[in-house]
Amino acid sequence: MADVKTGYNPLFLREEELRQAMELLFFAYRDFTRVPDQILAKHGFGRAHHRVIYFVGREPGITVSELLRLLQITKQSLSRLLSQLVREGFIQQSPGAQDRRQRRLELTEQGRALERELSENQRRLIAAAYREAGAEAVEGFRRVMLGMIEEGDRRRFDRREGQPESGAGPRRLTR
Amino acid sequence: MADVKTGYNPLFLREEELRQAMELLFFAYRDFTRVPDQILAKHGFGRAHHRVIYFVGREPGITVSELLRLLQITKQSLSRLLSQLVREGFIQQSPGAQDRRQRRLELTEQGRALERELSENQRRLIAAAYREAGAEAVEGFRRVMLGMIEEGDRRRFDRREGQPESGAGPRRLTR
DNA sequence: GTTTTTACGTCAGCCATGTTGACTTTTATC
DNA sequence: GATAAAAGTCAACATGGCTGACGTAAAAAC
Repeated sequence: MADVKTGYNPLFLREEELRQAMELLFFAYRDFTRVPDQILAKHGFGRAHHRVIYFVGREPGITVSELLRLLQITKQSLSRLLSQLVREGFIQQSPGAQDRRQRRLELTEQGRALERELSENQRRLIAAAYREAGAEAVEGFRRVMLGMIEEGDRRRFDRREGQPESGAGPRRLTR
Repeated sequence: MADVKTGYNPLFLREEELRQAMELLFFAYRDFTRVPDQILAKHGFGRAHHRVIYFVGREPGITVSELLRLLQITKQSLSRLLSQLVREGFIQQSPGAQDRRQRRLELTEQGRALERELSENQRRLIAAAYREAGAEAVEGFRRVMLGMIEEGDRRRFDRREGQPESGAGPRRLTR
């Protein structure tokens, strides 16, 4: 175990180490979302809109139920977000080719512009952290983070070049 | 850069790598907070109460303004959380010894019990991820996460045994 | 071809948690 | 004694979760 400075009381270190991890998550997430939240506020949107914009940008043609599975919120909540984003011209819908019940979602040009603006900042933050920490640390970061993520969503992170396939079946549609 | 499988298009990999990091954060945070959120709901509390309980448990005797700096919310928001937690017997206040304007906060026995219940789950999740990933990966995880955290809060994570000293001065009290 | 299931939507209302702005009380400090 | 700081309070508002109930259209099953 990474042999830390003095003392070496493994029990204490373990407890302390785990607490530090909890705090790392809290602080990193807090700081990771700060700037995007400010940008979103100018449009009258919130963090939830960002998540929708992000995943629709990431997987153009994604369906509502796939989005629901990723976000793990209720369809009523998602519906509110989506209808705002459609109404204001950031997302457009079109019926699925095989299954015409589906609404396939994609960003409009305006939506792509906002997406870029939002993620630019986050990419910069991460790129800086990656650069500082070095390639080996990045690999470790990936491994630890993956271990905390629910099984069904891990496949997104297989080293690959194509688009993600959004995992297994649905899991809590309306509850 | 950790030499990934095929292709090796560094530009694509970079973009893809950064997007993956964003998603790792999103999914890990989502799954990290799921169980505690359920426990809190049984008490009529939310995630914000958890953060207060956590930091008060972590730094007994912490003052309101120190908490405000950590959480970066307004004192009105914090005040609502605190008064609920005090009213329901999870936190108790006592005036500061030197400065009697301060309310020094600490968990009651009931508060400590809830804190343990909440963090037990998160510790288990992290411990499992740490174990799977290995000591070296853990070190990398720390380094990357630290790089994303605002300067003033990094000192909390210096390798040490004592209690954290809650960083620099205040930063947005009521705005 | 009728029935059932699925994908999606909608209305109404509740709660938690963030916000702003204005004002008060208590205590330290200059 | 005046000023500043730590904390609290009241009021009002927005976002984004939630539940429950109901509706519609298309696909799938019988």
